[in-house]
Amino acid sequence: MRIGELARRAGVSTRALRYYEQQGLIAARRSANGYREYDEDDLRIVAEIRSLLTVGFTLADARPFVACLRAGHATGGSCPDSVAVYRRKLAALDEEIRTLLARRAEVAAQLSAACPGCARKEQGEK
Amino acid sequence: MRIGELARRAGVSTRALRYYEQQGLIAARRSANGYREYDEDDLRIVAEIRSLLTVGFTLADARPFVACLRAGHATGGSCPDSVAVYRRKLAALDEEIRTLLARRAEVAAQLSAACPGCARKEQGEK
DNA sequence: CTTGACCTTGACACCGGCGTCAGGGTTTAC
DNA sequence: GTAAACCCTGACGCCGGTGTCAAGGTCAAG
Repeated sequence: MRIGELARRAGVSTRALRYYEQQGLIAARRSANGYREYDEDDLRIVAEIRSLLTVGFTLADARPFVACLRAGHATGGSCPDSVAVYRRKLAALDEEIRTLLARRAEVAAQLSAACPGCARKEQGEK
Repeated sequence: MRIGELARRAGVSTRALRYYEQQGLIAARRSANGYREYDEDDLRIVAEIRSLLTVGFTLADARPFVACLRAGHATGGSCPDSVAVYRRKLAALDEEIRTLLARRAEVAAQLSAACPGCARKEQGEK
């Protein structure tokens, strides 16, 4: 299939696909007229990339997952390098969450300090 | 005082101060030679800006706080507009925290799905 | 033959808060 | 008089993942 079809099926823009290629994540064959030609494996790779991006991974993070798929594994996450990325990402997420919780507390404190009584109604969340 | 001294006392770069001015947050008088001239009020404003930035506010967010200080209030947060920003920021933080928690769960799930048993050792945090 | 839907590469724009360099002028100290 | 330490404006770079426009080539239907 060509880039437009892959884009539609994967739910991404053609621009994104060309960018992934530029970043070395997907490699398209070229037909005689220079058009990119993709197969089902490429679709799977793109799907993997998208699912990683949506949970906060970068394209660099996605590399080992793509390599893992290319190596024939059923899922991109079942290789040591991918697992390492998972772990690092979990740690980064935990750190980020801690930071945000601290900030939230700080902001709430500043609010109640600057405007005592303004902080009513601040129970329902968390 | 001139920009270098203000920068040192406030713990920011001169570049940052010029940027704040460009964004309309601080307004320096100019001495005969064109140098920026600041006073203690400016120092307080910059301190306010820094404390807001470090808890995740943007410069745009900081505007009402600066206006509040300029209006003579003791703290930048004790004006209605500032309180509104506080509230919006709290809501945004809560939303962001929810998103990150969901992502963390998602990543943990993908990890244990891709590599059953790899997710041991995942108890100590949170 | 033309229209239109597809494809190509290349490159600028965006967001935020600066860092950093270029290419100057001013003031103070020795 | 000259070095050093200030100050000025203007402008590009960064980061990540695209959106979007420019200026083309290709191919099938009518």
